[in-house]
Amino acid sequence: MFEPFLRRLDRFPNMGRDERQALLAALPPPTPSPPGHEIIRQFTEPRHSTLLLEGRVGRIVTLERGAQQITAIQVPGDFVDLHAFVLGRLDHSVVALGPVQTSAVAHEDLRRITDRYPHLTRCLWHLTLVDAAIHRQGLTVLGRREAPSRLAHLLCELYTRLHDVGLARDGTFALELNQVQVADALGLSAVHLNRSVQALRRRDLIRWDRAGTVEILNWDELATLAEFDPTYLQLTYSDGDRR
Amino acid sequence: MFEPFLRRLDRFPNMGRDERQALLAALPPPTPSPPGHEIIRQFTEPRHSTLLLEGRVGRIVTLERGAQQITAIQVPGDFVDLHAFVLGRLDHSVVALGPVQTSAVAHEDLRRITDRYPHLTRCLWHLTLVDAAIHRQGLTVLGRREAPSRLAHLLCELYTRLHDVGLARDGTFALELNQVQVADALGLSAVHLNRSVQALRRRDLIRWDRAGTVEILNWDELATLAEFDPTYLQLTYSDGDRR
DNA sequence: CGAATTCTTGACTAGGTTCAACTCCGGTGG
DNA sequence: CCACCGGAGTTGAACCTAGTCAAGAATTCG
Repeated sequence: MFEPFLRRLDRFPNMGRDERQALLAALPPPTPSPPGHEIIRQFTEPRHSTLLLEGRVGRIVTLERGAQQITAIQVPGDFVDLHAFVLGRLDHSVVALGPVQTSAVAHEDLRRITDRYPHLTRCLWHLTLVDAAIHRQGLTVLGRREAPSRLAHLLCELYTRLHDVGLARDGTFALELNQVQVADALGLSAVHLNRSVQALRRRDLIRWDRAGTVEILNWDELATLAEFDPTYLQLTYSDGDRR
Repeated sequence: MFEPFLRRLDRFPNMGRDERQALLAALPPPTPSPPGHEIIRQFTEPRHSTLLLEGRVGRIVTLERGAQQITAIQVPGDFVDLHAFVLGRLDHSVVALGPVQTSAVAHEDLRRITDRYPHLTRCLWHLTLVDAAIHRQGLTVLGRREAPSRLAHLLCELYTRLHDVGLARDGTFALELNQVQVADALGLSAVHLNRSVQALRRRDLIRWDRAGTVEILNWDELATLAEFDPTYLQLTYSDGDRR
């Protein structure tokens, strides 16, 4: 169940045995949470950082009038609130978007480890900065693209990220999100998102069945529509140790 | 000219004399750049990280058809590309939005300093995570707010950030951005942004003269319209210090 | 004083929201 | 076994926000 995280960790060059071991030793056994469970509540100061092992969680900001924005969708292998370790108070809540499994690392352990291993600290820092890069990409998606393109971008990104941790292949993956959740991530109404889904179906770019399995039928065309360029995901890792 | 950065640095509790000194020693003298100058080009791997001393710079993503999105507006005291130190390749370019002064720290120096001072490393990490928090806030602004509210949010945020580094007071600040730039940051057309500016003027919420001086006439109403809550900026203000 | 930016205005169009109803499907209990 | 229920997805129509195009005013700069 820790597979995805290990894969991600081992991508970093020069990852020492001892630092890797120190980090893994701080991970407690998996804890399940039901759909909708609020793993971290907005404005609190968590004492743990949560590693996602299975399922999807979202960082959610709730507005007046009940509208909400999902500012990030996390997949297995992601630290969903590592930034809270450094920042303290969280400006959003973290919610299970379906059934999930997580492992919560105590901040005091992280402090001990990062005091000892500067290189590992930069790796963790790196992970939080990839999140930031995803946010920036999201800003251009929300700011400058229309609905079908936004959806295409999300699907390309999720496929790439899931593939990276071994949870997608042959253009197919389990989305594990419903249309309302996707709409909330893309800043669209559920109705309009649905119409965008159908637009992509009609153009034979994707399949998306009721069970939530998505298949990308024509990657090139979908990526073109999305103007998707995976550079920002930093899948070829360097870690600040360039000399 | 280093004032804003010093102010920000000294906000961190437990900042040691030696670590503070080590960081300041790595800052070269100011370099001027003209408006529009591309400080970092997209997809390159910079060997320096740039501290902004005067003016405004933007992180800009250019799309096909010439549209562009400004994913971040940086003010004096901000490290505009500290993330590049950890990430390596940049997924956007960094452009002077007006005349600016900067100081570029060599990555090798940063590496030396962060190897030595774990606490300082967390402070720098912190700075990059506040950027990320601003991005998340931007996502909800672009995703779920309409134009006048977006503009109101940007003005509240910029005022708060500039005030934090001593560059705004009495509700007044130098925006140093033109309407096209603001529109590119908010995901709006220049025409529609202009209409939003006029809407806020008509409601007596702001003044915004041709020289680029903005005055917030009614903070409470503007902040309400924007649903602005400064928590995400990670500043701790004593009450009444905000205006 | 003329040229170039920046801002402003009007008219029209396109994309997206809202509301309400309806379908599809899986689960549950009589 | 089937009727019912609820959640998720789908459809249509009216409305509205924002984009586009194009032209004109205001300001700055050479």
